[in-house]
Amino acid sequence: MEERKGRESVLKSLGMKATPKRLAMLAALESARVYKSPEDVWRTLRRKFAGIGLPTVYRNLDELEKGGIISKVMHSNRQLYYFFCRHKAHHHHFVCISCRKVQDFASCAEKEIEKEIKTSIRGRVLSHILQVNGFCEECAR
Amino acid sequence: MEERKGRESVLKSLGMKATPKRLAMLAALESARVYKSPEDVWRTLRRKFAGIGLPTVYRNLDELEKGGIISKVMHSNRQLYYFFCRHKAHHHHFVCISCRKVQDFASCAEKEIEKEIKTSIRGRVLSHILQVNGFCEECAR
DNA sequence: TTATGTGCAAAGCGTTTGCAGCTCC
DNA sequence: GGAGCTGCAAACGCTTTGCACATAA
Repeated sequence: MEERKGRESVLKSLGMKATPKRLAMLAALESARVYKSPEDVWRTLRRKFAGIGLPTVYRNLDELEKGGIISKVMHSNRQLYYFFCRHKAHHHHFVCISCRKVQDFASCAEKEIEKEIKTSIRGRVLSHILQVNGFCEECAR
Repeated sequence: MEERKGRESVLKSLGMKATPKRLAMLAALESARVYKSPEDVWRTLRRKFAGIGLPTVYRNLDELEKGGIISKVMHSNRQLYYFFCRHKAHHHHFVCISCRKVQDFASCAEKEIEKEIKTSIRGRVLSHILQVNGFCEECAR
């Protein structure tokens, strides 16, 4: 299957062995349309791997995140949520505070921000984080 | 002292008693130019109130946040950080990754971002977080 | 006087770690 | 065969809660 091959090479490129659990984890994240907590992922995987442990899920999510395959956010309830990155290019997330669905958008006027930092603060910009929270189309009703 | 009166009325308006510890906490947050963790605040207050407990700091920060006097963010290290809301104008922080100094700046093109969210995602924006990281003028050398 | 605030100790609860046994390559 | 995974249980660390005593109003 094409997709499976792709996931295997993704894992290999990070120096991770392509175990069945990791492949299933990647598949679950790819098909998810919302941020998933480690426990969400664990419950999904348990349907296929009865004895899978939560620490394994945590460890693999962490490695995938460090490898740039998925991204994570820390919710204000102190829980982690992970999300599969579809875009390679620089982009940002619009997070629905009701259903937790995440949608990407590109522009954040980085040019202007960088110009202001350079002129008013005289600093050098290395990175920035932008997250917009609100209600998505469905939840806004 | 003018400022003290102001803080007292802020607390009263939230139905909170104006205890010395709370007044000192507000003063500490107002003068801070960086995000403060509960423990940061606790260490500051301990210089004046030797026996103050961490739970007291947590409780008061929480109430002030619920009252809209300060805001909080959850950092990816799973720690809370609070900062004083200068109600006047919306602004953002430029954080120097070397010396940790924080400087404010205003523009983040919120108008444009809101417009993009409205047209491409059809969502309603409630809040956003923008943090820019880099080197400040001195550390850039 | 009395509703509120505070300190202390203990509990909560996601998350992380140590380690023995198991698997992919 | 050997480096890397995984499950289990236990530890971690920030945060919250319960309760008796103290304090602002």
